[in-house]
Amino acid sequence: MTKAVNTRTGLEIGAKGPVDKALELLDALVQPDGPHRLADLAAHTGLPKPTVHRLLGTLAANGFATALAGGRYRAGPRLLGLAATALADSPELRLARPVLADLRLRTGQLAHYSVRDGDTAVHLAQSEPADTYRIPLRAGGVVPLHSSAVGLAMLSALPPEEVTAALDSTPLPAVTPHTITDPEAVRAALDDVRIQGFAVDDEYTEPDVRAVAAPVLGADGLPVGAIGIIGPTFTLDDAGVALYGPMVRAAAGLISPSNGGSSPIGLVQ
Amino acid sequence: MTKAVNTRTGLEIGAKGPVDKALELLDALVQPDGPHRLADLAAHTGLPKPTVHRLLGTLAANGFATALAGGRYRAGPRLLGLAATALADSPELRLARPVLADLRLRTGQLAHYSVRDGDTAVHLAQSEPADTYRIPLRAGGVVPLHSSAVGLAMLSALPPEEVTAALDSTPLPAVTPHTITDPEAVRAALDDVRIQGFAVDDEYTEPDVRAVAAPVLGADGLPVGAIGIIGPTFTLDDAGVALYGPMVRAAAGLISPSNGGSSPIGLVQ
DNA sequence: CAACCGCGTTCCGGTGAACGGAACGTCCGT
DNA sequence: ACGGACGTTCCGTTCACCGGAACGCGGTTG
Repeated sequence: MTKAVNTRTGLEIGAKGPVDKALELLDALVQPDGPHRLADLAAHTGLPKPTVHRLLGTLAANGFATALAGGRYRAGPRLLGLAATALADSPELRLARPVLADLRLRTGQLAHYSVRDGDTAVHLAQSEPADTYRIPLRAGGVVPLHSSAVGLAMLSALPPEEVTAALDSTPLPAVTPHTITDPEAVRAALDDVRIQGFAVDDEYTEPDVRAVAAPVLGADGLPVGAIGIIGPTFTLDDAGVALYGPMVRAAAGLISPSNGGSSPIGLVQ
Repeated sequence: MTKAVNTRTGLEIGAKGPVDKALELLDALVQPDGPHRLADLAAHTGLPKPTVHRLLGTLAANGFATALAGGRYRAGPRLLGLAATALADSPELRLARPVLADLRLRTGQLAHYSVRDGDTAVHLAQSEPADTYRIPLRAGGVVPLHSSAVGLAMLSALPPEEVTAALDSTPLPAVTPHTITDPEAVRAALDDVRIQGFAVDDEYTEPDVRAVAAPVLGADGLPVGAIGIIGPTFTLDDAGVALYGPMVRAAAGLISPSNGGSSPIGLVQ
């Protein structure tokens, strides 16, 4: 049933070379739900079983995968180390973390930072309030650009042709009854975002959950990501949105002119 | 001058297939010091320039690398998302984080968790005290097994043949004047570790810095990682080691019987 | 101003490694 | 005892990786 399609990203076909397949497999390896079995990985990536087996051998030889007893596989130590390095050294993330903590304290909401990956937004970091009213936000998780506050925030700072590409590629699936699915309605919403400086997700993604986000801009004026807050509608009501919106916008501004050429900040060693 | 050798892990030659090269390149991509230039990546991985160029194209097509203006490259959004997922969903890390925070509070020292990657230890997570007396510990960083507390802790729980393999593969480089370089001396130290239940790094890695660590054991009794604390000698003196050692050992015990087959804990969704 | 150097990039024909259908051994559940 | 699902091995085909050589460009030097 499954074709040569990435179940998570939904990319049509693309992958041809061995490297593409290996990357696809890496992606499948780190997905939630513990150690994976070879058959699951094969189904998830759409690759033939022997191919997956051979690739896992290569990954394991390099420490990117670990074979457990009983034919289970999990992410290897070198992959975890690489992951830790990537997240620790990313310049924006380094700047974003304290800002996220501050934003969380000032709003009492879950604050998070996301970047764009094609026509989806990927959550990279978050700062959760202690009394967390179970907001589902998984690190590494993805949401469509058109149905999330961070997505709309990034779209609002993208040139029109990129917006068109993002809105016309996917059929704008409706995640909840509130999700905007009409491209024109999205474009209208983007105008509001540009005027106010922040985007609002009013139960587009999850019932009874609202979000507010603002774009983080690079030196070239293009969005590199977005910072936002997420909370239940009874906490993040209209007054809350009006109050916290500017705070989110200001937080995004704090990390914005930060990625241009090289990082001027002295490294810790 | 650089041969086909990974500068970071020092693996002799290994890499042959395209997948191996791509993984090597991924590793180089996430190394510190901001966006990398093609020539640097080529020198770092020992791969020919055109090969690096082509591989970067493949990585970029999959969102694992991003090409910046001026021929610079950095880790792509999908790689960062993958990294966030891997670290968030790792069962041991999920267990380790609260334990690290508790250990830091009770000892006042930098607490960290590391896993073994061949004959090195990789730092994955840490919890820093507020008044951090600049301890250099980079997430994703690696240290030799024989000259670190976490390394000795893991070695102490490994079967003899694995210890032999680890100690005889590298020439046991001396990082500081205090580093133990004699394999027999290491083995003797391991006996102490097994008796006490924790390992001590007395300026083996860094002058004026001590560390204490204990192995985290899997269901099969083999070490999956180690938990430890690091601090300056004037804080982590002999009394400190005697006092905190058992705490570290207890902390390691808290996460130990946790990885066997499947994770019995219900996932958050 | 010209010569030079280092860089990123493109080209292209040989070749070796990836490929995956088919088949096998094993371990379950029935 | 049987059936099914899974991990694993085999092997001949083929295709995409490979990388030396060459190019265009920008910066620097003499």
